[in-house]
Amino acid sequence: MTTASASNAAPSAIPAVNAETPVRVRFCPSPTGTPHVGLIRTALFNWAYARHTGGKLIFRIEDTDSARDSEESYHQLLDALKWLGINWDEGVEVGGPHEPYRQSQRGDIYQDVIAKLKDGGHVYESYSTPDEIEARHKAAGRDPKLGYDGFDRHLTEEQLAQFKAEGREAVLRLRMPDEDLTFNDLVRGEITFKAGSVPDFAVVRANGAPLYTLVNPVDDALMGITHVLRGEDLLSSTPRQIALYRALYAIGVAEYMPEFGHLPYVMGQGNKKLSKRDPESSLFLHRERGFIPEGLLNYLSLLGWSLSADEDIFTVEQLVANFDIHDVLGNPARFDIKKAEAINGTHVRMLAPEDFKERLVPYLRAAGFVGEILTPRQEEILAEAAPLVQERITLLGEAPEMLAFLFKADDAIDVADDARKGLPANLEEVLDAALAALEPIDEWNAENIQTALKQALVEDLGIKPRAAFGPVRTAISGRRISPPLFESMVILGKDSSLARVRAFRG
RNA sequence: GCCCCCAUCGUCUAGCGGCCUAGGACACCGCCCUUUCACGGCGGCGGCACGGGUUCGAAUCCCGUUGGGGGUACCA
Repeated sequence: MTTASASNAAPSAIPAVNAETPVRVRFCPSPTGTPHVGLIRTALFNWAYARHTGGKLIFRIEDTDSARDSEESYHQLLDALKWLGINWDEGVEVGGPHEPYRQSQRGDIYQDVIAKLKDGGHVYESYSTPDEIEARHKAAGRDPKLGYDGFDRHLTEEQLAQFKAEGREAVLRLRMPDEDLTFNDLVRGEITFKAGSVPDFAVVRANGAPLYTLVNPVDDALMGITHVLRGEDLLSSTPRQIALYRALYAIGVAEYMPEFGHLPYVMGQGNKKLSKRDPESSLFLHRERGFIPEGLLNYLSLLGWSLSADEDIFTVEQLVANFDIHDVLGNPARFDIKKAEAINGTHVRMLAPEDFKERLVPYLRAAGFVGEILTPRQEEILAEAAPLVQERITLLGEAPEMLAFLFKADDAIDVADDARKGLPANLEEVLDAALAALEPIDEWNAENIQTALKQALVEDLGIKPRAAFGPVRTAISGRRISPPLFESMVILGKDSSLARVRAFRG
């Protein structure tokens, strides 16, 4: 256990977060591109942990790379979190005691920290170019890919003066301690990086602009973050942040060392991390297809975490009540769209009918079946038809195609090829019999329609139910498959239903 | 090259030394229900990567091998 104690040696002693420290977690994306599911899973776990522990979630924007960052992306981030119901306690939009929450607006703060770091001797000017570093490695018979070699650590005044005279500009590097660096990862347990395996790294560009390697820990320290829960891709940068944290503590910027927890990757097809180019990674694409927040959140939670041995379906409330970062698994999880859809379907069915109906509207609107405001008749159709589709769709986006025939005019029903193909030879006979059976019905309800059609087609004509109702379904909906036929005819009403059958009869 | 992470059905996982003849979910395949499609119900297929230890006993602990992933930037 000498390594563990070494990391807590006196010169670098920094208080640790303990069980009594109020939880403060953060979500700090860079606004580049459109939100992807891996990013959202990270936000979700941070949020769930904050809510579970009664702590706070800080939402900070890491826009230090002006070349890649965009305002559009920033707004998409806000849109995404709002849609999913992931709210935050401090940060952009809502403010808080550590404003501003966009790093692009915190330049002065960083310059102040950089000055202190310099004064304390924690960082030093480094003039070596990548080529020079590589050349030195080669000359010494070392692997040229070893990374920075610490050459500028102990430059003399003369050397410094000469570099400056040559007009060279220096980056600032942090002095890494020459010892093993150990931390207890919340999801993976104890992790040790061997002394000497992490080179002194750049924290400030030659032009004076701070790098992510500096501003991320600085803001975490300033904002009092207690638990850094982030993607596995940042695992190997943790020793650098621990070293920086110690320096920040020494200069009075950090109060304590946070705990770290590295969430497993969300994988795509094959063994690749789900990339932004992957359509499956796009949160908004899933929204357009008709995922509901409840379903997507449930599925995303399952990537590295589970509620119990035999329950895959749960609510956000259950997630919050039970989520603990310590229960998260370390192994990468593959994003399985089929399972995501199945879980979404279950949540769709769990929706209150009224709620479900309302959620359908934007999708019907996008398909052009209804306008900005629904007509009374459209409201009526929707109210009666919604329960018919709630049991049969997994994505809300499937509803428009399924309900299309209800919103169309009687003479605007197009007949799909596969529906036409399945029609029997005695089509006219069947339709005539159907019409004759339907016309006398006084009370136009599903039971009466069924009784009449069954008698006329199944009993009298001797056609199998399966074949008997097909022609009528096609006449009514133009489709081979549709919501339940008799209920659909009730929604359309007698006049409309008969008109469609007559029109199809020709 | 060096450093670090990961390893249970095709996929997500339960399992934290004996309750395991390894449980659930999705997918897949049957059957039932049924006016189509779904939903629902029932059943089936299918896994502890490999090799050494430790132990009376290992999917569970240790070591190694193999495989996969990430890092090694004046990106984040």
